[in-house]
Amino acid sequence: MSEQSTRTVERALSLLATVCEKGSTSLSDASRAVDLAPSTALRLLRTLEASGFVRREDEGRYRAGPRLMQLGAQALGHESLIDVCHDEMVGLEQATGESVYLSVEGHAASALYISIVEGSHSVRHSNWVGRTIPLAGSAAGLVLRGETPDSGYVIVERGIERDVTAVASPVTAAGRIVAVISILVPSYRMDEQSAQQCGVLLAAAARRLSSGLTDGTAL
Amino acid sequence: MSEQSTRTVERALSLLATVCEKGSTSLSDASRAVDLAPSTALRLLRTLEASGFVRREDEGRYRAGPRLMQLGAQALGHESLIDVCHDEMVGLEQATGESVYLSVEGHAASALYISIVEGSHSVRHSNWVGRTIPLAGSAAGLVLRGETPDSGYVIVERGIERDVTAVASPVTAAGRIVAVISILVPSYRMDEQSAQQCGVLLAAAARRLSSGLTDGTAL
DNA sequence: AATACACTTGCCACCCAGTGAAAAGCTAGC
DNA sequence: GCTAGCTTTTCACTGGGTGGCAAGTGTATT
Repeated sequence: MSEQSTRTVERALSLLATVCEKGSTSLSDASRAVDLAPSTALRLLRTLEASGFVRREDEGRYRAGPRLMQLGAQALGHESLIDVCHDEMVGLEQATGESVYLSVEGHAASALYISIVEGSHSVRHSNWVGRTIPLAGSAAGLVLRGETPDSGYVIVERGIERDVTAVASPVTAAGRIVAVISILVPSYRMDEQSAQQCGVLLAAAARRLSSGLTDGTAL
Repeated sequence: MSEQSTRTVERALSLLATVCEKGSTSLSDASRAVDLAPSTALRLLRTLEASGFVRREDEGRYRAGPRLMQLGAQALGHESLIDVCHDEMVGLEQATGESVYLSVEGHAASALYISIVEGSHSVRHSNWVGRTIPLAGSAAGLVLRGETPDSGYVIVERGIERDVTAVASPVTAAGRIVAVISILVPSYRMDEQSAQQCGVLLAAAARRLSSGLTDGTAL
């Protein structure tokens, strides 16, 4: 093996990922997506199925399985971050009416959205939970890289999406950045001044959360 | 192979599961838990780490990784059940003050809690999201097995936990049971009459959800 | 009906990838 | 310094994973 990593497991995990990302896949789709012989893909998918990581529907298509949901839910729950941050996020939503996200550093230079409090505007940014975005060019990415200015928040207009403005602040525990809270707003609704206001609110909420996490009050 | 299933992948998945379940594990703990040579466990965990399914902390301990959270969140989200059911669950919580759960059938004859709206009582049943319970002897289990009486709800006193009473109703889509909503209450607070009331409320909510899912309104 | 195409599945010989014992580092405690 | 326990590397062995092939099934096209 070239980089001391088990090929078989890598393949199985790739299959798991594609099945999840496509929502529902046939064997041949999956095998083509990861460039494997159908017979091999079948064997691996069966193994995943036997462990409950994927589930097979009546028509033979594969979907994400209950075991994956269980472990995912546990993992998200363990990061009790979601619970800890929930109230502050609700507060921000109420103050701004916009969608408030919580994200953490993901795999391979990405940010992963793990929680949302949806905004109350009818036109709003909705449901990116589970998605990843590149660190480069995103407000969350700047914050995760520790490039937050002294103001305590980052504003990015038209970063990942052309019509969205993002404001983000770091949540720290014992000095380390552990998460990002951010507000995503349709750009047309956001001018310089309201962005600053959002930033101030965000930074304040983030500071409260950070001190709670650092001294253990929140846990 | 005895049952046409790849041993290597099975082992890797077992490792992944134990890491998640223990929250944080050392290499030797994990290798002992799944009965593998440390060197083998190390290699597999590195593969999992390279794919982001586990993450290694500074001190060398393993935790659930971002990729797992991502896929888990996607899987849970795909089952947009959580979104669809959320409002009704909030309504039930407001009517009763108790914790309301949403669960689906899990792996190996179990029910998996995937969502909660926490009750407002200070003594309440809190946060079983991510846990599984056996179908046998639980209200959710009875419902998932299709053993709901004509009343439309099941009441189980002291099923899984000695001091908890559970009331559960089935959520169906196109005639098939796809989920269970349930209310879990500390038994001392629940008498026969209030349990019946809960049941009626639950059954009504479940019926509304089911019809919405069946005719596509909810999606 | 007959043909063609695509997908799923079982089979099995080949051989390389996965394995685990052993040994070497690495820390922490006595 | 010595011991105990954990992590990590190395390496020879071999059995588990692989994928080509063909049979079986399903669904468009002529």
